[in-house]
Amino acid sequence: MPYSPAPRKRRKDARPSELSAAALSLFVEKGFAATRLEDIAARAGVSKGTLYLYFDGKEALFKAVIQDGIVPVVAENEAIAARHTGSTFLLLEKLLDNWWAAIGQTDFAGIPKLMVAEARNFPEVAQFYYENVIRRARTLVGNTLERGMAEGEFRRMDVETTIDVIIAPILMLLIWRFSMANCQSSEADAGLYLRIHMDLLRQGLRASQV
Amino acid sequence: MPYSPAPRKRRKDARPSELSAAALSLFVEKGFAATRLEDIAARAGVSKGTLYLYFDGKEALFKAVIQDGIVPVVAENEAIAARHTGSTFLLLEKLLDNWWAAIGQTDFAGIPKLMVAEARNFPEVAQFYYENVIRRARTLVGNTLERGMAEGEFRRMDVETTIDVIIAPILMLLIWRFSMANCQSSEADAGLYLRIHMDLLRQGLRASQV
Amino acid sequence: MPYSPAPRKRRKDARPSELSAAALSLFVEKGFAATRLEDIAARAGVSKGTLYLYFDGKEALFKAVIQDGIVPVVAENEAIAARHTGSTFLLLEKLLDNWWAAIGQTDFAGIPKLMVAEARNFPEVAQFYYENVIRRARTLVGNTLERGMAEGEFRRMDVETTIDVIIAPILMLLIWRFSMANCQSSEADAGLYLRIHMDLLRQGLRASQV
Amino acid sequence: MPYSPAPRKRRKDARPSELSAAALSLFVEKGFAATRLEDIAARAGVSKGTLYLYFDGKEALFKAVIQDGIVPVVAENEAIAARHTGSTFLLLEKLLDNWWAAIGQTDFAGIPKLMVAEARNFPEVAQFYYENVIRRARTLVGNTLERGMAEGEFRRMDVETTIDVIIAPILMLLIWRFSMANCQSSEADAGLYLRIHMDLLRQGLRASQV
DNA sequence: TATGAATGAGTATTCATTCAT
DNA sequence: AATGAATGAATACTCATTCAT
Repeated sequence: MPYSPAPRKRRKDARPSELSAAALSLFVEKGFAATRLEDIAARAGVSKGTLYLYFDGKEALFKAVIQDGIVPVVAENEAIAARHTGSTFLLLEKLLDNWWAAIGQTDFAGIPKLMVAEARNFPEVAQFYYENVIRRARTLVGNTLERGMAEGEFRRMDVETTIDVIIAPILMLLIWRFSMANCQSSEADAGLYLRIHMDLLRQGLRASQV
Repeated sequence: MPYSPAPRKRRKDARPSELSAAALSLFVEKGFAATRLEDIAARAGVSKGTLYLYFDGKEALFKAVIQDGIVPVVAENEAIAARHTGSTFLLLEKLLDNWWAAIGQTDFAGIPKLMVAEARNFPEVAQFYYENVIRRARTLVGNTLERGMAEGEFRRMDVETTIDVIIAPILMLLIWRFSMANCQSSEADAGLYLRIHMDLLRQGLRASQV
Repeated sequence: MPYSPAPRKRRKDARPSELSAAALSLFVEKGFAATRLEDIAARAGVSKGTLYLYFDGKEALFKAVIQDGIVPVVAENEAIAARHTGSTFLLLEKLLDNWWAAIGQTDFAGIPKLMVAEARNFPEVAQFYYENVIRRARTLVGNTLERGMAEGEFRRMDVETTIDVIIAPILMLLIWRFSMANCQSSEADAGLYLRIHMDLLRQGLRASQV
Repeated sequence: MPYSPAPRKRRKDARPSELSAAALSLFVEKGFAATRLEDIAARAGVSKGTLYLYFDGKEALFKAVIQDGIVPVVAENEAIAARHTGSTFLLLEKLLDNWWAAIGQTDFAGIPKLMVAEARNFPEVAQFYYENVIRRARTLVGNTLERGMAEGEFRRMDVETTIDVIIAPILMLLIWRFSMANCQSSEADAGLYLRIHMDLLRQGLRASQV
C-alpha cells in the first residue's frame, strides 16, 4: 500500500501550521494588536480554546509565525548557493527566483511588513529575525558578491552598500504591497519590477568589458 | 518690556501640536493600537480629558499626526525646486538636505514606519498620505529628473524606475531606524549612508561624458 | 417715570430662572442622567461655569426645577378656592382651568413625568414634591368635594377614591404627552380630552335629582 | 434515577432571562442611565463579560427587557377574550385578574414606569411598545366594551373615552408604585384599589335597569 | 483532543466639577 | 459676574485566557 496516513493523524500534525498560517494572514492584514484570537480560530476553522492546545498564547503565536515562516527559505537559499556552479549572476537570479517562489508569492510575503510594524513591541522576536533572517540573507548575498568579484565577473565595489542596493528594493516591494498598495489606482506589476531590478543589477555589477 | 500674551492663551494655541507630537512619538514607538491615550496625555503633561478638548478621539489624533506632519515639508520642497537655478543634481541634493533636516532629524522621521504599519487599518488616512505625500514627492523627483535630462545633465533613463531607485533607500533608512535598528550591535551612520547614496546617484545619473 | 429697570439688572435677576427653565426642558426631554450640563448652559446661552454661580451642581438644579416649578401654582389654586363663592363644580372647573393655563400649557407640564422617572433616585426631592404638591393638591380637591357634598350639590361618595378619579386622568394626560405621545400617528386633542373628563365628572358627581 | 441535563447546558438556556430579569429590576429601580452593567451582572450572579455573550450591549438589554416582558401577557389576554362565553363584565374581571397576576404581582409591574421614563430616549422601543402592548390592550378592551353594548349588558357610551377610564387607573397604580409610593407613610392597598375600581366600573358600565 | 461558556483586567470615552483669568 | 480650559472619576465595552465538560 503506497501511502495514505490516517486522515485524522494527518490533521493532527497539520494543525499547528494551519493555525499559524491563519494567524499570519490576519497579523499581516490588521497588525498584531488589532487581530483577535477569535478571528484566527475562525479562519482556521477551530474554536478559540483549541489555539491554546498548540500555542501558549497570542505572543507565542506571533513568535511561531515569524520563526517558522522564513527561516527555512533562508536555509534553502544557502543550500542553493552552496551547490551552485557557473555564473555568479545566475546564482543571484536563482536566489531571487527561489525567494520569490517561496516568500513573495505566498502568505509569507507579509512578514517583512509585519516585522517592521511590531519589531519594537517584540524585541526578542526582532532579534531572532535579525539574526536568523536578515543577517544570514545579507551574508549570503555578500558572499555571492565576493565570489563574483573574485572570479572577475563583477567589478570591485563596496560590499555592504551593494547588499543594500540589492535587497532594499525587494523589501520595499513587499512592504509596499502590504501597506500602501491599495491606494494606487493601477495594479503594480511585481514581476516586471523585479525584472527591471535584475537588469539594472546585471549592468551595474558586471566588470566593465573593454 | 514688550508685551506678553496671557500664558493661558499661549498654552491654548500650542496645545494641539504638543499633543500630536506626543502622540506621534508614542505611535511610532509602540504602534497605534498599543499606545494608550493616557500615556500620550502623560507625555504631553496633560490629563486624559484634555486630549478630547482638541481631538475627537484616538483616530482623529492619528489622522492629525499624519496629515499635519509631513505635508508642509513636501510643500517646502516643491518651493525649493520652483526657485532653483543651476545644476539639477545640486537641486536633488538640496531636496535631500531639506528633507533630512525637516523630517529625518525630527520626530517626523517615524511617520513612514507608522504609516506602513497602519495603512491597512486606516485606508482613508493612507489614501491621504499617498496623494499628499507620496505622489507629490514622486512627482517632484520625476520633474527634477526630466529637467536634468532635458538639459543634458542626466542621461536618458526610465523615470518611474529611477524615482524608485532614488526614494526607496531613503525610506528604508527611516523604516529601519524605527524597527530593526535596535537589533544591530553597531550604530548605523545615517549621514554616511546618505552620502554614499548620493555618490552612487551622481555617477549613475550623469550623462556619460565621452 | 413709569418703569424700565436697568436691563443689566433685570438680566441678573432673571438668570436663575432662565437657567432652571433650560434645565427643565432638557430634563423632561432626555431625563436627568442623559442631560449634560453643557447642553443646559448652551440652551440658556451661558457658559458651563456660569451654572455654578447660581446652583451648586446638577442635583441642586434638579431640586430647583421641581421645587420652584409647581408649588406656586398649588398655592394659587388654594387661594382661588379660598375666595370662591357659588357652585362647587364651577370651582372645580376654575381649578382645572388655572392649572391648565399655568402648568399644562407651559414647560412645567413635563414635571410629573420627570418626577415619576427620577423619584427613586432623588427620594428627598420626591418627598418634597409629595408633600408640597401631591398632598396639597389632593387636600384641595378633597375639601372641594366635601364642600360640594355638604351643600348638597354633589352626591355622597368615598372622597379618597374620587380624588383619584379626578386627578389620575389629568396626570396621565401629561405623562403621556411627554412619553408615548410621539408614537401615535394622530395628534391627541388635550382640550377635548379634558372637556370630556369634566363632563363625565359633572354627571358623576352631582346629587341625583329625582 | 431520571436523567438530568448537564448543568452547564441548563444554565446556558436560562441565562438570557436571568439576565434580563436582573436588568429589569435595576432599570426600574434606578432608571436606564443610572444603572451600571456591572450591577446587573452582579445581581444576576455573573461577570460583566457574560452579559455580552447574550446581549449586544446596554441598549439591547433594554430592548429585550421591554419586548420580552409584557407582550406574552397581552397575547394571553387576547386568548382569554377569544374563548370567553358568558357575562361581558365577567370577562373584564378575568382580564384584570390575569393581568394582575402576570404583571402587577411580578417584576414586570415596573415596565410602564420604565417605559414612560425612557420613551423619549428610545423612540424605537417606545414605538414597539405602543404597537404591541398599548394598542393591542386598548383594542382588546374596546372590543370587550362593544360586545357588552351589543348584548345589551352595557349602556351605550363613547368607546375610546371609556377605554381610558378603564385603563388609566391601572397604569397609574403601577407608575405610582414605582415612583412616589415610598413617600407615603401608609402602604397603599393595591387589591382594594382595584376592587373599588371594578366596582365603579360595574355600576358605570351597566345598562340602566329601570 | 476539542469546545465554548465564563471571566475580569484593560482602555477609550464622557461629563460634572473646579478654578485661573 | 462670567468664562472655558483643565481635570479625573466613572463606565461601557473588548478580548486574551481559563477550564469544566
